Amino acid sequence: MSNCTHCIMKRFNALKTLTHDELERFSDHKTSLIIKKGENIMTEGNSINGLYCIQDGKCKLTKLNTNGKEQIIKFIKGGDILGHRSILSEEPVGLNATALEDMRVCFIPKGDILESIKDNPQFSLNLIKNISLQLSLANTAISQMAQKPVKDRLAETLLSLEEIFGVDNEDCIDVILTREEIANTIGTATESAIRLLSNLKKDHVIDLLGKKIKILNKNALKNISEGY
Amino acid sequence: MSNCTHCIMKRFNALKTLTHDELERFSDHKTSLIIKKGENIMTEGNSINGLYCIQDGKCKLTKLNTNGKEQIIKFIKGGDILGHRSILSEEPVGLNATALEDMRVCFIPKGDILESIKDNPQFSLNLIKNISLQLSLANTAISQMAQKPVKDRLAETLLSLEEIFGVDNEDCIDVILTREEIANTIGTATESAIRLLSNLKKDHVIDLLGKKIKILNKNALKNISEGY
DNA sequence: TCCTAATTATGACAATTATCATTTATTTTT
DNA sequence: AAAAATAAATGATAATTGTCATAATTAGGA
Repeated sequence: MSNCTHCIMKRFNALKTLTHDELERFSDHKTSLIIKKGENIMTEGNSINGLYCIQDGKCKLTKLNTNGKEQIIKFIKGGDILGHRSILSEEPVGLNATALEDMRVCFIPKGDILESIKDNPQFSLNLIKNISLQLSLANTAISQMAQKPVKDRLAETLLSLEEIFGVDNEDCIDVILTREEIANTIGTATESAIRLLSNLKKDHVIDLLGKKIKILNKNALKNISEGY
Repeated sequence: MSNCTHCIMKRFNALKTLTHDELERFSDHKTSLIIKKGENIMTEGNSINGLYCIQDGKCKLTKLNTNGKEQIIKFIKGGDILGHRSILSEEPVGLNATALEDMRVCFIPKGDILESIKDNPQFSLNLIKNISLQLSLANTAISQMAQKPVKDRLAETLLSLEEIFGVDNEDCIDVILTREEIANTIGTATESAIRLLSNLKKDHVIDLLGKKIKILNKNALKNISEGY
């Protein structure tokens, strides 16, 4: 089994401030998991007793609305962590984390995390900063959902997906989402999302290659996202 | 000047775990402010060097959208605190806090707060819990903004306003908001908000007495907010 | 590989929501 | 108290978005 002291996670996020000893402790207690596409890492309402480090793979964080529709709140990729909010706030998980592809994930028991929080103020601070940043982004999202038309939100989402996942060797945004998932991200009907994507393609702003999306004119998208 | 050891804030929020000594320290360094209706306690993008304790009065937390429209993210009342996210994350303030009526506010310098954070893990934990709860609520708000029609969001907002501010001696929701502010809360045009309020009145779900709103049928509102 | 199921796409139409214009009511200022 | 400014209300209309139906395409399993 791999050793946390050499883990790529160390380069990212809150974990970069952990000491060698702390990482050794993590190594001793951690479990490595394979999460298959479509499976949940965490489930809304469940309690959780540890931290998940995403080694590899992508997942979506979703919320089930009272009307039964899924809302995608955030995307997660390798190097990100999951579950720290729940550990810190001592509350059940608020979102579903569903794999968009097969994932490799490490689970570190709550006890070890809490010890590091106690011993290592910088680690603890970094976790808080992470949650604060998420709150800040969430507030922006509320504002955009409330006030921007669907077209603008789609443009915004495409830019943000490229930002998060980068592009593959064909310059396509490096994540596979169904049209329904795109619709559930921007908060619209699947048909509307499809139609607006088709329009963007017709205007040569993006190209559609099956499920793959290639941004052709980033400036145009930026303008659309700002309402022009 | 009043003494923090007897302050009503002690009964609320993160501050209830502060020791007598800590409160004495706060007392020595705090400043009391009067914020007039319409004035800002904090302004988006500014940095902040302390914590605001709301003694009395109400304010709105807003965000200015790229299109120039104001989005109301949250309402704040006596007993709430402001600025702790910014202190903890060491980032500028993310939202404007604008007084909806004259307010009494105490300002406690950052240094004292940081000392208490260092000395008092429970205080620190409570601040984190507060931010976590806000994140959780924000995620719910994203989902509702994205997926619920304006009518449902209005119903939801009315219920939540009564929840937050309670009712006055005439059973009206105890906060004065303009129609525009209501519209900016639910994310719609002012005229749409006015029309939907009129409809709710016509259906005897609410009553409108000038700017005051009285909920007549809470169950009906609840049903509407859930899409029935 | 074929078959089935799911996804994507598109048209037609209905419902929702925004915008503009105008009137009425309420607040604020003089 | 009157005048001016602001806010609320309402109608008419346009734009956006959702829903339903159906066809075309793609993906996944036997």
